[in-house]
Amino acid sequence: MTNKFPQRSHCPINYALESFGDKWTLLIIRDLMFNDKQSYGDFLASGEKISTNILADRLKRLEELGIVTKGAQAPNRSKVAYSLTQKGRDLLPIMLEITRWSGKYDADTYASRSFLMRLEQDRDKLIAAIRAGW
Amino acid sequence: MTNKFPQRSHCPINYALESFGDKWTLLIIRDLMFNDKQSYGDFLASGEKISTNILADRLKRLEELGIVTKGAQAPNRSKVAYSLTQKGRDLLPIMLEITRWSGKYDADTYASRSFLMRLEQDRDKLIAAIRAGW
DNA sequence: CTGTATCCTTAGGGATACTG
DNA sequence: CAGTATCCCTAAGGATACAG
Repeated sequence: MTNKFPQRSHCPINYALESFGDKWTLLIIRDLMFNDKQSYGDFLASGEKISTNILADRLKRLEELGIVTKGAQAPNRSKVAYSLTQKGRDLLPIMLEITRWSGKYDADTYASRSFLMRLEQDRDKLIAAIRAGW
Repeated sequence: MTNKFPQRSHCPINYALESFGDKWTLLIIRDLMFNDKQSYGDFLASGEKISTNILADRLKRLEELGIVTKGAQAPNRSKVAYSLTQKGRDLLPIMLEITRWSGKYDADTYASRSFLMRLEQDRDKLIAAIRAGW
């Protein structure tokens, strides 16, 4: 069978790029991981103003990659709850290092100083929790 | 003055995405950081087959962002040596976490088991070195 | 060798209307 | 509310030729 996700190379950096190397995917993961968002409407409401077609496309792709799962919605509710899989939660260390880097170099970042300090303190604890499976 | 790099938001994840959130930039950084590459031709020769216009564009952008510097080439040589700035070297922890994640989830990645084990052992040492300024 | 320039094609994505 | 569907435009990118 032909692979749905052909790779340009078998480099680990490249694998990551082909998983979430675009301008939108990581924002969805951020919302799931840090912002307690889980519904289509939640993601749409984020500050970067993702459009509906892009959001639907990325959610589908994230599901196919096994990073996100579409939660079993309650029968009579039209709310759909997305959540991170283990593979998705395992992105936490990357997200923390990114936050730390941006916090150092982006004067305008809204990761406040107190948030960054807390991040430093909780980092190992958070990562250990992730590795244990949460 | 109008900013050359308008931001969609002031989120740290978004800052990173707007710095290197595309399919090529991180490959150049990888080549500089791990593969002892430093010339235009070196980058062109990498497995993912970046094209000349894209490479030139990304190098320029990386310079503007202060992640890469164009080395002072020797007078009579046409070789140009690019290298990472401190801001660029500070991406190491992110790169290591990405490598670790891909090593866990990409069956085809060429980060061999032995490389990943070495990464685990040397990780803190490498990061400490980066923080000290190399 | 280090790029520029050009041509051309495709993919990404904004806006908005619409459907179950 | 959670998507689909369209329309349309721009940015991204491959190929290749050329220049300093």
